[in-house]
Amino acid sequence: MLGTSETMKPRAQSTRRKTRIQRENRERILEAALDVFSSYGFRGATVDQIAIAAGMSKPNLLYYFSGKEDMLQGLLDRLLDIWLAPLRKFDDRGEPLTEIRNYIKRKLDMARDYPRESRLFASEILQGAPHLKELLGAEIKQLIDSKVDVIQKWMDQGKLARCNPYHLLFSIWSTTQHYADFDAQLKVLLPAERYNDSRFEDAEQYLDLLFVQGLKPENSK
Amino acid sequence: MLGTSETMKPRAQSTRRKTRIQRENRERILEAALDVFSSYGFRGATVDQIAIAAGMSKPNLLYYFSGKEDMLQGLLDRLLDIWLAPLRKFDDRGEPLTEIRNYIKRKLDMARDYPRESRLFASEILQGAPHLKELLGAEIKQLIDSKVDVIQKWMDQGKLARCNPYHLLFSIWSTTQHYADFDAQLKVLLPAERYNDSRFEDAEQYLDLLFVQGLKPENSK
DNA sequence: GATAACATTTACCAATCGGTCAAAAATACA
DNA sequence: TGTATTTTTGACCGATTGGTAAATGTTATC
Repeated sequence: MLGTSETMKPRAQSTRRKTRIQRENRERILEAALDVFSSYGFRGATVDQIAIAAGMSKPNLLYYFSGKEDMLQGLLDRLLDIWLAPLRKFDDRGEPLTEIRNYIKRKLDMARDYPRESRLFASEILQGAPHLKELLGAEIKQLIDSKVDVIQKWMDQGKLARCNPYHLLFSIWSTTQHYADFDAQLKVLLPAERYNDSRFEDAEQYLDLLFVQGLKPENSK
Repeated sequence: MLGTSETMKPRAQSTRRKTRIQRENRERILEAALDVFSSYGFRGATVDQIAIAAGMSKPNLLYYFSGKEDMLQGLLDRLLDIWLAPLRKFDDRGEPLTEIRNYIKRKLDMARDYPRESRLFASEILQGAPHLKELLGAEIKQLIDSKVDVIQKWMDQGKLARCNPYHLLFSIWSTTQHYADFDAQLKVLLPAERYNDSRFEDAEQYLDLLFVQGLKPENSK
């Protein structure tokens, strides 16, 4: 009973190397948490729900994560890189309109392949981004500002219509993420065959037209 | 104790005309509910929270509304008309690009003046629109389809670039509502003075450029 | 196969959830 | 004013919430 090592946190060890089971179960839990959080929002989700979705008991889940917040933070940290990847690829050496086109394509692919991630971000921001503000303000803000500079440079070189670069980025985010975040609406409003068979192709074709024609340099005032 | 009229629902009378106090308190409650629902989502909101926001006790609130769902449904019913007003004004007799421009302006005004309403809709749709599906499928779908026809007609007449009319509407919704729904993100990413002083003016100027230039008829393939 | 560390479960909290009830207080109306 | 109706309140309910304690079962390692 002499305090050799049992004074350490009984939770899944923070310093020591992680077990195979720990890696696997943390992964299963995060996957389940993504499902539940993106469906009901953080406050609407329950730990029991996530535990069931992960196929384990609640106390067992809480052996790996200290609580609801911990799971959300774990998710957001991991998701950030995936979610920012398309913007990171935004290259100032390319042809402006081609780069924008490619960026839209990549964002649409993200909306199609990672809709839950998109919805989780959306629901967090919708509620004031309480768990995201730090990440947004630091890492993301710098990335954005650097890309804004690139876009500004293109406009100064006459390769792109003069416009507000921030709002240009916002419009690409909103139009593309819309296909993940508002999917329930699309499903109701779009003709069934258009929704099932070609909504992402149609979206890409339309957005290509809108942005490429809309941002052509000769169109600037 | 003879059953003369006390077998009626003790809730706020459904058939009988409404009292002044009833009108006022129902209004206060819906206002508070809008605040809370739009901040935390339906499942994340609590009746106590709404009661406190409305300045009354929970049992008192439940004297006017039968429960959480009842408040949400009351809100959604009332909000629908406000929210669809800009689209209703979309006029097929006008100049296409001017109509689109005006529509964008009206939608931006909505995002600025009714951000909570926008967020409530967004959070409902994000979670699969469980309470909205009926309304979406019926009333809204018809309105959308009629406006899609108008846009199609304009394109057939060569007054508008050929593109998918559904996705055209989606892109207007997403870009404009973005300024209400993702406000927390804008606040972090936009330079402070740009956010505080001119985000909606900047948005309007940018979106005018994007849509008007992007949808000019000569630009169609 | 002993043993120490890891993993899981059962039983259980206190707090909060949506909602009810009956009685009291305020109001409207004669 | 008296009285019927409407409005408000405090006390309370069972269910669910996030989370814990302690005992039990399972693994890896020697």
